[in-house]
Amino acid sequence: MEKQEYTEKQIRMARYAKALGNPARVAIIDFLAKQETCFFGEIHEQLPIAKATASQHLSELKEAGLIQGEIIPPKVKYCINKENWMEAKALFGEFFGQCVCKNRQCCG
Amino acid sequence: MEKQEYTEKQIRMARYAKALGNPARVAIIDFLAKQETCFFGEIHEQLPIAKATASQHLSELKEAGLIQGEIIPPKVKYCINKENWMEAKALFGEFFGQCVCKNRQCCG
DNA sequence: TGAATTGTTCGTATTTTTACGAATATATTT
DNA sequence: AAATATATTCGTAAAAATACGAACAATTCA
Repeated sequence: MEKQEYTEKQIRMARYAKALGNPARVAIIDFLAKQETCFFGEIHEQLPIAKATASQHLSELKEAGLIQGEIIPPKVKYCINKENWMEAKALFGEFFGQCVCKNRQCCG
Repeated sequence: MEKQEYTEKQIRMARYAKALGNPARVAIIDFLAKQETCFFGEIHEQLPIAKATASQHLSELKEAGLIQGEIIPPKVKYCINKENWMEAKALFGEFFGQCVCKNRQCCG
């Protein structure tokens, strides 16, 4: 029997989930989601990690599409990438909405 | 200035997110969430990976608390861990609900 | 008891992640 | 032009994740 490949949704879900799979990155998003200003320095101030590490986490969030950066010399302003954020929100919403546990004895 | 440690919520979010940060594990949950029966063999059948790897992914999901296993010799029956599933659902719901993008020009 | 079925664990190899300090790049200020 | 401020990139090291086949354990079937 041929094994199923993953669906595009599963791949995209996993990609977003992976990006959120570290407390520093969750903290970054928490911060960005709530603040008006979002320069690198302010973000870094919130985190118990080195500057270089913070920058690296920001890169990963950016690459995953959850945030975006704008250079305003000599600073960099970050914010949520609204479009992808909404996609992720929808994917996770659908994902967590699909469980049929309540109808099954195994999770009772 | 003292750096903030991560909150318990951020740590738990990251933990669940990390567990979902691989397409195989998303596929496993998709399958478990929708099926009545959930023996290892059936799960493995769905996945394009070796038996040992599937078992490994199941262990990670179990350790993260998202699923649970029951031994019914010689099979093992897996299912969603309802309690933690609901916690994760709530955490992600809150997480994705907090963005104030709509009020900000940077994400406009 | 011997063979078959079902999953896990072991051993291993490769890749990725995480983290830090040092060095660098860019623009502003003096 | 030199010094300052801001953030990224580089180099590196250590840990974790991913994947596989082989070996193993537990139970059932013949």
